[in-house]
Amino acid sequence: MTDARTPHDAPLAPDELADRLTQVFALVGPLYRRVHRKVEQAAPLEGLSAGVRAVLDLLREHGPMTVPQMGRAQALSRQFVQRMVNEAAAQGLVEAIPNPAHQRSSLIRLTDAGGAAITAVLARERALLRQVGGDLSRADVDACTKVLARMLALFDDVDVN
Amino acid sequence: MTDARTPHDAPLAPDELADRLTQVFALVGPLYRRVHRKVEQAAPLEGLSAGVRAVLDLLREHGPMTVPQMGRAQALSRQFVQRMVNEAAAQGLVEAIPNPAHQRSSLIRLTDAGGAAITAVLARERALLRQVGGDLSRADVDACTKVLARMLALFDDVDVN
DNA sequence: GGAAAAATGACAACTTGGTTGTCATGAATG
DNA sequence: CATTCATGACAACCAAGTTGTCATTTTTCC
Repeated sequence: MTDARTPHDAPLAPDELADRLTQVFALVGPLYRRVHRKVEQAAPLEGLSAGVRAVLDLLREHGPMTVPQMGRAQALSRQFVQRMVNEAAAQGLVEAIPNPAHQRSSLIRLTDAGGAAITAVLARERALLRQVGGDLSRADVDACTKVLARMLALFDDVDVN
Repeated sequence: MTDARTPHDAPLAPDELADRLTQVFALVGPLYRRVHRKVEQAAPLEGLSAGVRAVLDLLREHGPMTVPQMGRAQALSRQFVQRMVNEAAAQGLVEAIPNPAHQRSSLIRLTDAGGAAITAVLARERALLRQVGGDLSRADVDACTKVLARMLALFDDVDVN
């Protein structure tokens, strides 16, 4: 994170912080919806729904996992993840391999096709994001990540199912 | 925004920027979903759906507007906004007043009840956000806002309908 | 001023992300 | 061993949001 400290780096008082974070969240909503829509519009091209995309992305970072593990990792219901995994499997993007640690719950792994697909999607997204020009510095982005992570942590305890 | 410049404030190269923004977006998704769920769980208490909440919030900041204006402001389909407005009107949170500039498309305005409702909701949300403790500085939050706004601008051209 | 084009309201069908419920079975735990 | 917990499979359901269509009103433009 940022360890070189900036001038107005004094931690904010909770009240003002809450105020500012409300503003941040007012941005998150529209951003999420717009990107979601844009991704959906492009989905037919790739053949990936947002859910499948998320599964592939997870497997790409974390390596093979079981369905319930993925659900917990993303705070999604296990049933939903299962559906997405089934869908991905039907498209040959993902496959089940025996789980040494559990006979019944097999590990899900990216196939070559799946790896290629998620790589392609990420590349397209990166290309889009490269158009966010301007004067954003590393410090800006780091701070953004930090703030969002902090907010996310607040909602960690929301248990699903 | 930040005008006092920090050490590592050099604008990032587009490639690295895209990389970092991908990470940012990986946070936005889960955050949005989690908050959405949490808000939904609390919704019965307030009787406000997320859509109605968004409409009230918009009217609170911008004052009376027509339905299509709201749709454009949030990049939502006019039909969807209309549905939310109807729902809000049915709950007495919102009312139509004559539009001097347009005979057919009336202005939508918060009622007293609507104002009270959105104020209460915002207060509750602020109370939650006040728990995001830690060392977040004004600079951090400003940077976050800046980054998100920049990303949002990229998707402004996504036309709806 | 009048004709064509765009904007609006109303209503309906549909898609998708996501949850909840249930049941049978296999795994962990006392 | 008995019980409890985790998993897969399947289904019903909900909410957010879009798309389509039609009639009417407004705007634009010749």
